[in-house]
Amino acid sequence: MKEKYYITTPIYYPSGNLHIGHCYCTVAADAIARYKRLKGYDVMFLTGTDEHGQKIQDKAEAAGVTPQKYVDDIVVGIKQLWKDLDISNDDFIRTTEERHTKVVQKIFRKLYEQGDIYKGEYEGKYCTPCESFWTDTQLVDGKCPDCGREVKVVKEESYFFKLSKYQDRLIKFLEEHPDFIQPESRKNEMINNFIKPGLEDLCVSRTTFDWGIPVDFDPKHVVYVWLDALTNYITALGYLSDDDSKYQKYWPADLHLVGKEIVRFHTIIWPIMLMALDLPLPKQVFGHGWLVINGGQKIGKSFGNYVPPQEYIEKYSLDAVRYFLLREVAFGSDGNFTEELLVNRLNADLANNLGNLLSRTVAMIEKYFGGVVPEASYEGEYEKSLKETIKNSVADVERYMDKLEISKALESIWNIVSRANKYIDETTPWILAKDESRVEELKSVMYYLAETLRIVSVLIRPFLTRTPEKMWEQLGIATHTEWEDAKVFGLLEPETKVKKGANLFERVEFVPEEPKEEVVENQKEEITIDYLEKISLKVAKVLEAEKVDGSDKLLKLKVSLGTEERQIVAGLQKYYQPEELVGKKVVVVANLKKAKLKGIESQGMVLAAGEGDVVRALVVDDTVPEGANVN
RNA sequence: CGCGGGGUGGAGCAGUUGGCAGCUCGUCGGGCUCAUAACCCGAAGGUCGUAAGUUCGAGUCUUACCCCCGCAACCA
Repeated sequence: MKEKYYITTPIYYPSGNLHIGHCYCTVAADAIARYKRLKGYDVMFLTGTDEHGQKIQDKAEAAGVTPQKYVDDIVVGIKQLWKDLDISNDDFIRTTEERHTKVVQKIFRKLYEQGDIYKGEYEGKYCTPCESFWTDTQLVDGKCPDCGREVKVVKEESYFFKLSKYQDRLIKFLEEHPDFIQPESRKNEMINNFIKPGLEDLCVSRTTFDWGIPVDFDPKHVVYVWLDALTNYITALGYLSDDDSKYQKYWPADLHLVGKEIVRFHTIIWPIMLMALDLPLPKQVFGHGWLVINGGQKIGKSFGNYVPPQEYIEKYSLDAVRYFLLREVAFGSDGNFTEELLVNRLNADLANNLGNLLSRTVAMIEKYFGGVVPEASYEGEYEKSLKETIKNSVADVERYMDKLEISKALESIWNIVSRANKYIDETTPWILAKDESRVEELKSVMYYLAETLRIVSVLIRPFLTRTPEKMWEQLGIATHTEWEDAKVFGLLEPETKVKKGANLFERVEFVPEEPKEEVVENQKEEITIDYLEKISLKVAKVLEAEKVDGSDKLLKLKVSLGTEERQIVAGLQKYYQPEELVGKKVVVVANLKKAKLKGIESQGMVLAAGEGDVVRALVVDDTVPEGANVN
């Protein structure tokens, strides 16, 4: 009987298209699920969408469609995205499906009947025109953050869930299960920040909008978020349905993979709900970090940096994208996502190391042995060392995967790849090939390389979905390989016929996108005064000016800021004769990072205004002293 | 004093119980020619945010301070 493994992603909110950050989470879950399957587990991998709520209702209204139609369309896109990413989920739960809504109603009623849900009053700041509740911290100057109008204190009849009743049990559970919240740093945060100060009862129904699951015994209420969303993990298994065999088999979940911002709900509200229902609790909740841009900027449409994930796949291939997401960032902490980093990974790890290793190996076997993998009878120190590396690295991969350190698992696999590349240099097959008496050594080298590649092709299966088959094709491996095959050296049959094929990964040149000036001009984001104050603008007197050799645009200027002199290279040659500028007082950016233009250091930037052929430097009155600040 | 995360060679990051400061990329020099301008070897480059303390010894422990980022009932 196979051991079961139940893993989930969050159910995503389909108020818009998903971005690369969502892919990150789902690809990670997919890699873990694939790994467990290869290890022989009976895996249940669930993802889905959380489709109710005010925001969806608003968006649908704005689009002039029903909320159901609105989410239906987005969900089509999400499912396609998972397909494009080779996500191997076993089920996809939508909270608008009957199998979910019916059970949520049952659960709500059950909790109500047993007294864990009670009717009370929700008090909040309400903006009537916007039909929205706001918390005190969301208010701007005490007014509605959306429209700026006054808000009223409004009382709304609501149902509440008695979180407080289970507080002590929850603390006890967390203490007895130190591995429940991962990474561990989040555990203290939850306990100190949210549980210890006392849990407030949770508002679990709303009457201000109706896009939700109606409370069946009080239909003017709809079930509010978390009670609806979190239960997906059991409704998808058929809990309280006619057929709960999957529930019986897979629950409790082995791993809920979630973003760090919703760890709270999964480690406080969800366990308490399960306690109230008298159900077993999941074994682990792992809160992963976020992908950010340029050291902290979040990804999303509202941040103006949205790129449809498919664009990356089309541009760089699916396996490159999957590899990057899984390799670049330590799972659990935030990490940078930029195309440049992706290209670096693709070129260095995939093309240069792995792709090229296969390419040179197959080429040599073809050249020296007519494409037939020879038998290995010779084993010297390099062969022993290579085998040793493989053995240790495979053990590392398993160790890291068990700790969900996916990035390190991949690093360990590439450790083998690097070792094999080095092995070629150590054994210098091209020299062996010239010496008839060393043919046995050459045979072994070829076999060891091919066999190493076979093992690597197995190890990468959870992470890269397309590459293993491509490798097998070139290595002449027809049989399906399982995880355990990676642990045995020597499974590759001699006499196997290799065949050189297309490069596994093509190197790509990274071309930084040149922002189109006009577009940027008109769409610059709003900045605050603090940001503006970071820019030091000063008046500078031009002392000298000359053309830069080999450039038809640049002028080299020497300017005085009163207390110091600077050399600035400015792109003004087309618009000024050098002598025209001398003596003028211009405005410069004084704290701009130094740059080299045509090999000449530029310690600032001269401000100029213009359009088309007319460009003039910003010049101030002679009465303003050199070095004066421009505000 | 709301809570949390972080500040380590040019960039991005590791640094477990305090014991010679590492990895990847980039740069420079060399090697090799089987291979995808690839691969292999070597070098340069860090007073580990600042200040004080504990210690034979601190990136690691303590305290204070500075700076960046995130969260604060629905953005993975």
